[in-house]
Amino acid sequence: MNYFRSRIVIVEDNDAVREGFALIINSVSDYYVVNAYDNAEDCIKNLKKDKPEIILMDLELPGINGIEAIALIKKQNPGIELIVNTIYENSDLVFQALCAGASGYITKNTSHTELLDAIDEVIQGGAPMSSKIAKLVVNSFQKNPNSPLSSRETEVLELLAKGKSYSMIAQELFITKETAKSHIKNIYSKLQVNSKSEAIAKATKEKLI
Amino acid sequence: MNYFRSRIVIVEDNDAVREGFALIINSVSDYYVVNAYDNAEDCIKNLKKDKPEIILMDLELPGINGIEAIALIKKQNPGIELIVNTIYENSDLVFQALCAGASGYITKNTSHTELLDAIDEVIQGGAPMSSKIAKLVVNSFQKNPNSPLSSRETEVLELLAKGKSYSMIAQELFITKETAKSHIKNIYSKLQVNSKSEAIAKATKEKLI
DNA sequence: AATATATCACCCATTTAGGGGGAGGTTATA
DNA sequence: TATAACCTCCCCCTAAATGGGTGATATATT
Repeated sequence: MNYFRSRIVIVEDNDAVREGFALIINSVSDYYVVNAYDNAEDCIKNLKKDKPEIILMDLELPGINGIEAIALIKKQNPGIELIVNTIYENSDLVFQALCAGASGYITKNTSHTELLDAIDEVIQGGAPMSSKIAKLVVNSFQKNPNSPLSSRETEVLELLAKGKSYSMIAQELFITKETAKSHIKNIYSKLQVNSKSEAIAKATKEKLI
Repeated sequence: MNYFRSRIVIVEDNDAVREGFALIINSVSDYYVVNAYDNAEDCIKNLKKDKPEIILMDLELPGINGIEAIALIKKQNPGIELIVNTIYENSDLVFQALCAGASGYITKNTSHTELLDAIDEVIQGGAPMSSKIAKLVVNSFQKNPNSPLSSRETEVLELLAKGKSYSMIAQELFITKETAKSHIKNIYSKLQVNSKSEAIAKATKEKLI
């Protein structure tokens, strides 16, 4: 056994898929499958024994789901890199997985080569993603072009979100506190909220700022 | 001229690099370089004439910089896809570029093949990124594991960030308003802030929530 | 010329949040 | 067994934010 071969664990409930992955991965000399599970609980139980560097994780699983599993594994063992492999391209799932600690997210239509490339990329400190996933992720940085707020209101809201008070905003924008207040009232009315933090929460969620 | 070949514009101040890119891109029949500029102003001036589908954009430029140029171009012409090509792997620049509207971010050590792959990926609706950039982006979703806040405090702060008032937080956590207040006071002291929105701003910035 | 929108400004009243302090109980850990 | 976090609750007081109005000015747009 070669100590430098990366240890990989597979979690995937479909037997055929799981065995297929194992075959593909074991066909390459750089890494090998130490164990393959059909549920996350068993994987977590055996982490200390398996000592994987990388886990290839499905999301739709019997018992605890992949997202929770990722969070648990990352908490207990931050060094392990997790690559999500699933059929879902739903944006919420993607962000949940990444927030939970996944290092990569590939969808199941990827070829054998792409699967192996993803593993290589993770080993080299990268974050492999399928094309559509990468686009979702990148889009999440971009503002909503259909903001109901005027540019001045957006400006005020951005300062609010930075933690500034009414008077600080007034100072920075060279207006009176009452004017700032007036803008904020209009913002509240447009966003249908009635407090600073609600406004910030809604604006952040809808990417108005 | 083939109407189905994608129109590409290059903005790159280094003459050799710019001409090199043009040669590489023109060597492929799927797309061609309609124009190549050594500054962003000229590119913007000629957008209507050039009608590019894709712009390959450097960030360090004479005159207006690449980030501003991306924002301007995207505002005037949201359909254009911008790929950043730069030597900088600085995380602030990456996020600024993506927020401004870049669809991809590749660094200058990429091979000719990778450059062409990036263009293909953008045409197919993807978001090409160099390995290190993708990692930066993915990491930006993950929480700071060294939070100074207790789990209860984090819970309270998350509710604050959702726009809840003291009394709503108290209700949701089955504690009194005074207890919620007490937690919030501790949060403020730990984060060295003194208002809700400052706390949210700081916590968001440092990924405590 | 009329309408709408954004921007700016002020008043009053009430509610909420913030700063100061104290205090009892649990839990973990040294 | 200290002792240090953490979680819970309470008091008082001040400052800040919010909600309800009103109204002027400028700038597009129709």
